[in-house]
Amino acid sequence: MNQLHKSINEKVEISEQDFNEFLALTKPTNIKKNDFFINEGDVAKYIAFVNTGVLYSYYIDDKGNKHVIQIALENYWISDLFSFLSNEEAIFNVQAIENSEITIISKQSFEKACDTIPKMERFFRLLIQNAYINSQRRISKIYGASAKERYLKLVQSHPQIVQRVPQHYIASYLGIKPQSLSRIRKTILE
Amino acid sequence: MNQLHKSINEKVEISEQDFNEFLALTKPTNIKKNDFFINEGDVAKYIAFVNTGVLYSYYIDDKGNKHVIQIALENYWISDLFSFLSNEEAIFNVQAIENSEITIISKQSFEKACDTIPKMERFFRLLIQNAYINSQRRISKIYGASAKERYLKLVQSHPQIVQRVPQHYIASYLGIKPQSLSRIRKTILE
DNA sequence: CGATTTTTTGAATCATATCAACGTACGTGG
DNA sequence: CCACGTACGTTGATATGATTCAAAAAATCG
Repeated sequence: MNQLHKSINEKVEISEQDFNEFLALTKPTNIKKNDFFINEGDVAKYIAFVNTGVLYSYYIDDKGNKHVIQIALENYWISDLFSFLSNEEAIFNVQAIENSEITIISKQSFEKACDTIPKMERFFRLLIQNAYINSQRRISKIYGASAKERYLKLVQSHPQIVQRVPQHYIASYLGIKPQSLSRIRKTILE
Repeated sequence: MNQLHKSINEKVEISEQDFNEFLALTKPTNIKKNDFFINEGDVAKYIAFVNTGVLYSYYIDDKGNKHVIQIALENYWISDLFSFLSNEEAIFNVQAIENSEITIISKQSFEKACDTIPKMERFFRLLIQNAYINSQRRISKIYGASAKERYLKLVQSHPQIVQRVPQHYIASYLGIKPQSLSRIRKTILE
């Protein structure tokens, strides 16, 4: 059972047959470090499942500042979901941090999967539900905690991210400046 | 067409018949100011659509601080979605800010609606999708902006909230202290 | 009306941002 | 494969925005 199969199976029990039917709708793809998976302004044609590597999404605000929204390690999905689902222009960029192997699904295939494989529709609904719930909980925790607490929580829950993702991306994800993260790390090491 | 019907119709075109079938699964309810719709620690048995009034959700962190998560005016849905969908204990409280008329749906009825009225399953999927997308965009905006900018954005997008919801709830929703919001408001009025 | 909650104000403090400079790591072309 | 240029991380000094503690003024509730 490959990563994707395993990952789907965690949420819904899916038969070999259903999975293979779904798999036929997907496309394995390689993406090189720093290459773009989605460009802000385009319509997001695909969502991606990360088999190996890391991708991240961010947006640029009116003042030209970059804000990291999501960091997707192995077994995570990433895209500009709003754009993908609505066919409107993406406001996020999605880019590879490492050379990565991803499995991508087009809008068309996504819809076909939802129509013809009930388990997959259920899977995607759950995926979005969970994403929403996590995001809601993330909001609630952002506010309560200091930058240091947020960083420590990230280290604890995703040690991989801290090891593999450049520090200034992590700073942006935490909502602080790289200089501040550097100082925070200093207080932790001591 | 009542509020709920109109609100559903904005996302999916629903026939009179389908809507009535759905309506039969719901229950109109009154909730008095300050009464709880959901108590932290219980399992959320219902989700609510606000016909008139205002409800809000919040959680209490480890340090005993209250954090407002959502403020639901007319035509919004509110609950502890995670708890409702998973049957685990709610971490949010949901409480009425004004005497409110709400339409509630039990887990059982929700599932029945999803099973028997395809349009309603689609509606709920879209509802959650939108909630997720908004929440993702909210995160991205939290970080970029100062407390003042966040407040101004709220005033602009939801002037009703500012008029009808006590200021210290709004402060909490914005992630700042009531004293700070008071000072921010002073700088705006001048 | 009095009691309680909410909002405002003041002064001191703290966390993070900003501006600037420097050392280090990294990858890219010769 | 090395050297160079660029990107990244660290550090210092200072500025700014928000918090904290405290208390008074204003609004709301029974």
